[in-house]
Amino acid sequence: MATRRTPSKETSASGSPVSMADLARELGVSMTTISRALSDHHSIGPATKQAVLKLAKKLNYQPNHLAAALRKGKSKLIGVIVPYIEGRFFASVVHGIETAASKAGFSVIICQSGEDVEHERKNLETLLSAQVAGILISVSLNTLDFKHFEKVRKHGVPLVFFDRLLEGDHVNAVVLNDREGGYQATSHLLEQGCRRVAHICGTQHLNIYKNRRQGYLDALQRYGIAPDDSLIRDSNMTLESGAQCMADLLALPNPPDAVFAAGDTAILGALQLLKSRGLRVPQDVALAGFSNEALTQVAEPMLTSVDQRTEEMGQAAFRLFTELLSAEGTAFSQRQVVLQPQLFVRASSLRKDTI
Amino acid sequence: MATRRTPSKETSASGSPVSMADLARELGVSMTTISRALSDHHSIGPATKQAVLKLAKKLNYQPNHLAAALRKGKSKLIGVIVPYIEGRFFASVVHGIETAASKAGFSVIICQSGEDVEHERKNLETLLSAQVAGILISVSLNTLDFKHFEKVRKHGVPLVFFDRLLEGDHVNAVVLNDREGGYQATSHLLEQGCRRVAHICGTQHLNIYKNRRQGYLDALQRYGIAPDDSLIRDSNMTLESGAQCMADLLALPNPPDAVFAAGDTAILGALQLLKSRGLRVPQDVALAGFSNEALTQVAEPMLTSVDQRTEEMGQAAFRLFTELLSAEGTAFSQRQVVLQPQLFVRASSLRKDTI
DNA sequence: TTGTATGCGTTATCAG
DNA sequence: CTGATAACGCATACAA
Repeated sequence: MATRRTPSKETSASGSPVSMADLARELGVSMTTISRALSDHHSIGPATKQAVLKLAKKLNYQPNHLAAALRKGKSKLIGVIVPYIEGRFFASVVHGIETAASKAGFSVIICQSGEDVEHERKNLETLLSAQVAGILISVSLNTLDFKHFEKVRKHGVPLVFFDRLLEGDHVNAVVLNDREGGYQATSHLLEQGCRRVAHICGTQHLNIYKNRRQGYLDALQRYGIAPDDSLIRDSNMTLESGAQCMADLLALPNPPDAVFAAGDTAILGALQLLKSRGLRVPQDVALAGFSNEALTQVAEPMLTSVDQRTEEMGQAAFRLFTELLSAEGTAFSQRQVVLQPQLFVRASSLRKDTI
Repeated sequence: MATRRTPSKETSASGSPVSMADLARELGVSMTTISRALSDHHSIGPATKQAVLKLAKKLNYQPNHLAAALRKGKSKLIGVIVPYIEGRFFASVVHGIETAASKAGFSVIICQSGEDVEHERKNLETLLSAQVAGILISVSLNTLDFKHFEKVRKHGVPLVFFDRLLEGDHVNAVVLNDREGGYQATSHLLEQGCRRVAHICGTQHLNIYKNRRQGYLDALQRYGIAPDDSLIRDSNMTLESGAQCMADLLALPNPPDAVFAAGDTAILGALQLLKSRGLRVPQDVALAGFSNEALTQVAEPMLTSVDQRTEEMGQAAFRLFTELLSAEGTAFSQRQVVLQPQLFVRASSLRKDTI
């Protein structure tokens, strides 16, 4: 009857993008009816609704989220930006985010900044263009200011930081209580009888490393031990750097009897160096790391480490996003969720049992 | 002049979704001109083009990909489905995919099936609804048939499998030459003087485990050794399972002098069991695994393993997708890309040097 | 309960 | 080289 240019191709052979209009025409009803039936609207006859659903199945109708998002002005997409997806930490957080998002009907667009702020800026633009409903991000190492996040705010897109964020900025964020983690690890070493506890720390412009270091200092103070700057070594947290720091520490006139590193890879480097020098762990030097990576349970002795609650962090980040979404006019809100770390004590620091 | 209902809000305070229409109005030109300037069309005056670009920057115009995709019928999104994002292998492949995709202007939607075919089915529908330009997938462990992929084919969306795929099905895929990998690892053990080489293998309905096993058998044959069924153990590739298999093997009347496992975690379990029994690796039993996970370099001794070229696999998968995209009518094509594995020999199998 | 009409932001077709 | 206009698929205000 209708002389539309789509003369009802009986054979849905190749690409068959069947739309609501197709369903409407087939059933002889209006698109509105179709829309209502599919979206479970209340004003719809049960009979027609069933008919629509049945036909939709038959023609295997697939809703077009793009069109819906365009119309409604809000999509079911969220963007996640991480420095890199490899490595247990970020992969695990992304896992948490994706799992929570998926349950809530959101899809996740994943972006990697490659630890580069310029890439990060591009990622943000891409996500805004994709009309995401929100952005969850852990900033890159060389992100030093918030300029590029202004655009996100202007677009009114909820922004949630997780783990890494710039100090002094008031934003929505989910973080670990890194200070408490540093405190726990260091206190544990001190309780094991160690008195010269060294610290291998990361770049201090990042909240996480700064706080872990502060926790280290807190513990020393609590035990009445004056901090010794020669026992605090800057590191980029790689295996090599950890080994180098350990070597430097051993070369001191008064070397440490324990080391707390702000990362597991670095502490593994330290462990390897100690073993190559014939020193015993934990008897000669006790070790504790941070992140509770898989390698901590493969190393010998197994490495004591602070767990970062990665899954919970991902869940919490997504949850915070949804809260911002329903709160609406909260472009300027500053909600912070702080997760408590958990120290996993393993052989690398258990002195009392082994001496 | 124009009495549009958007009276040029001077203060772009909160949500400022500036569109092409806004730019057009501001400059007093048509939307067509704006569109052409932004998309670098040839029919456009250099002067006007500059003016448009400048204004776009000033008002920080952000293109709406959704609208463009809706109009053009093709988005710049691709979907990636993996069993889980944690673990080095999939994270690394996703890294490769995202890096390549990003360079080509595509964004990546990540989905996890959780090793469940039902979830996988939902993921596929979600991605189709999101109007992705293509889908890259590594199937879940309990995916036994291709029913749910039919829908993808009907929609004419390019589909690329990577690593895991169902045997006997002719699809576009990027895989590792697992058979060659199994052959290399086993041959290496035989060359080290081992004569009773055992194999810990995974579920045989998956191409990867089946092929690794076949490579193992190939190597035995090449060396004129008859396969011994008691030396081939089924496993779910976990740490515990690896240890259990090793224990079973040691209990044999004639235990093996080497083990090749189809996964690194399993071989680590075997290593730990051997050490707990006071046996020496590789002198008493030589070991080789598969995947070249990070743990292989943390274990002591370090574990020999087959590298899966994860980054290349990701790149190749995306590249194959783009080829399918430009080839258009290739819903039925069956392009296969096979990557060559690389054996990393480490201490766990180096007998000749250590005896 | 159902239908009609309109617009979301963009691109493509056609005419100037 | 530029402009008016129609679509893409869906949701909703409004009318029936």
